[in-house]
Formats: sequence, C-alpha cells, structure tokens
Amino acid sequence: MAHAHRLVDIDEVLEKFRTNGGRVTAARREIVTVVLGSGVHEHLTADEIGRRIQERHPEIALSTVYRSLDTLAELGVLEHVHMGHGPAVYHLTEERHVHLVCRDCGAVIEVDDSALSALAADVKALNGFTIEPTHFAINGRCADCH
Amino acid sequence: MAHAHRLVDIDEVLEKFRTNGGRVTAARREIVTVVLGSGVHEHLTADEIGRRIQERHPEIALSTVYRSLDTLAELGVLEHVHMGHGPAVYHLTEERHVHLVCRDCGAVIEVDDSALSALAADVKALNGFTIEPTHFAINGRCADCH
DNA sequence: TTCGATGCAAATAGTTTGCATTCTA
DNA sequence: TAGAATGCAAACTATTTGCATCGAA
Repeated sequence: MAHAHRLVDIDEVLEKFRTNGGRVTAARREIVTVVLGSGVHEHLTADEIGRRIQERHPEIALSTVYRSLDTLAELGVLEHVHMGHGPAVYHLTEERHVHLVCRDCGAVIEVDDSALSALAADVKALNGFTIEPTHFAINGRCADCH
Repeated sequence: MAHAHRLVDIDEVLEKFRTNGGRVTAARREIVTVVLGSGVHEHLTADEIGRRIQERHPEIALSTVYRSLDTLAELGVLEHVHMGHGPAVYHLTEERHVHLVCRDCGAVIEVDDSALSALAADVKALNGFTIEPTHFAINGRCADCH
C-alpha cells in the first residue's frame, strides 16, 4: 500500500469545483493530486506544492497554485496555518490541529483542539472571546531545547 | 499631566546603548523618544514609528528605525508581536501580554500571561513544551462579532 | 462560444542588506 | 581617528494582481 487510507477522494474534490460553477483543469487536477497525495502531517507550503507539481508539469505557474489553494479553501477542502515567520502551510480541513512550534529548533508538535478547551472556556467567560487557535501556531520551546 | 508615569526612562535607555559598546545618535534619541512617548497600549508598527519620527526628522530612514528597534530588542527594552497578517507591532518588554485578536473586526484584547498558566502547565506536562504565547497573538472572534 | 482559469510579468507589503559616508566616543 | 551607525537604494520573501490568451462545458 503506497498511501494510507484517505478520507478525501480526489475525484470528489474535483467534482466540487464543478458544482460550484468552476472548471476542472489540468492544473487543478495536479494540485489536488499533490495535496491529497502528501503525507498527513507534511505541512507543505505553496512553494513546495508548486515545486512538486513542476517536476512533472513545469508550465504550471505558482500563481495558479496560490489561486487553486484559495479556491480549495473556499470549498472547505483545506486551510492554511501560520507556523511563525515564513510561509503559510496547507493541510486538509479535516486534519485541523493546534500547532506548537519551537522557536529554537522549529519542531512542530500537533495537539488536539480539545487540549485547549479549558482555556477556551475561561477566555470566553472572562472576555467573551472565542479563541480559534488553529490558524496561528503557538510558539514556545520544546523539551529538547531547554 | 501629558503622559502617564513611565517606568522606563529615556536617558536610562540611551545609556544602555553606550554600556553595550554602542553609540547614542540623533536617530536613536528620536526613536527611543517616540517609543517611550507612545501610549502604553498603542501597538505601533515600525512604519508608524518611522512616520512619527519623520514628522520632525524626515532624514531618518526606515531602515534605521528597524535597526534601532532590533538593537533595543537585544538590549531587552522592547519586543515585537505578530498580531496576525500584516506588520509586527512593538511594545516595551515590561508591558508584555497575550493578545487576543478578532479575525473579523481586528479588535485586540490584552490578557495577562497568567490567564494561560493552567494551559501552560497542561501542555508542559503532556508535551514537555513551554508555551510563549506573547510573541504571536491568539486569533478568534470577539463578543461583538458573533 | 462563453467566461472561468491560466501563464507570465509586474506589483505589493514588510523587512533586510550592501555600501559609501557620517559622526560619536 | 577608529569603527559604529546612518541614509539610500536595492534585494528579498511571500503573496497578489493585471491582462492577454487558452480551454472546459
């Protein structure tokens, strides 16, 4: 088995383009293939996705990659996360986590949303603010960097 | 009284430049004056600091502002925070908080570090990770944007 | 045959850097 | 007067946009 079982099917995603008034193009097929074909925790940047595609299809422009990723986000298929300075990374919506990023070595620890539920409740009660800690990573220092 | 009581004194900061092998220049005097003279919760960007300085001293370059802010960070006087997309904002080290930023209206709520101490302890115990939630803001939605 | 998507190049925002020149200590 | 700091312009990174062209439905 080349890849683990995927909850999201390529053809299903391509069909979403069509049912939303869009079109299925060669570029979009490639982009979806790369994104769904990447490891679950790979955290690819737009640039990395572009480079993988360009290995086989050098004519596909990075701006097309950005535009398709935006559209896929609108369709609810994926989202991006800011891991710190530097480029955003993309992941499937269903693989949403909170990211702890070590400021020294850059290591990323993924924790479940629910780990922050007590904090979320506190903040909500005190400030009326609903935290969404998945869009920006939480910085700090990992066990190895102490 | 034009300004609230300041815990940090301009001359004291300028002296820090000297005691660290550096020099006190006209540009640095201006930059420190603007930063310490700004409201406690103003969250100025480098660009805004630059514009305030240039009202009186148009010859002072933005790159000098960035370099001086970097040096002031090394001296422990200030730090920058990423509030979301867009430019970083600068604040005195002693005015460090966690920032909750509303993804819809951009409102910023400042909460004390200690509000996250229970979460910090949990994350530490589970992952060996020490969170430093002051360098990147925590995103979400404020009470008004629900 | 329409009009959504693409490729390319240029624009943008925020920040950093190279280098000759200036000025503090 | 040594060398730290500056001003200016150019480079840089990540991303977006304008526009003529292409191609899916």
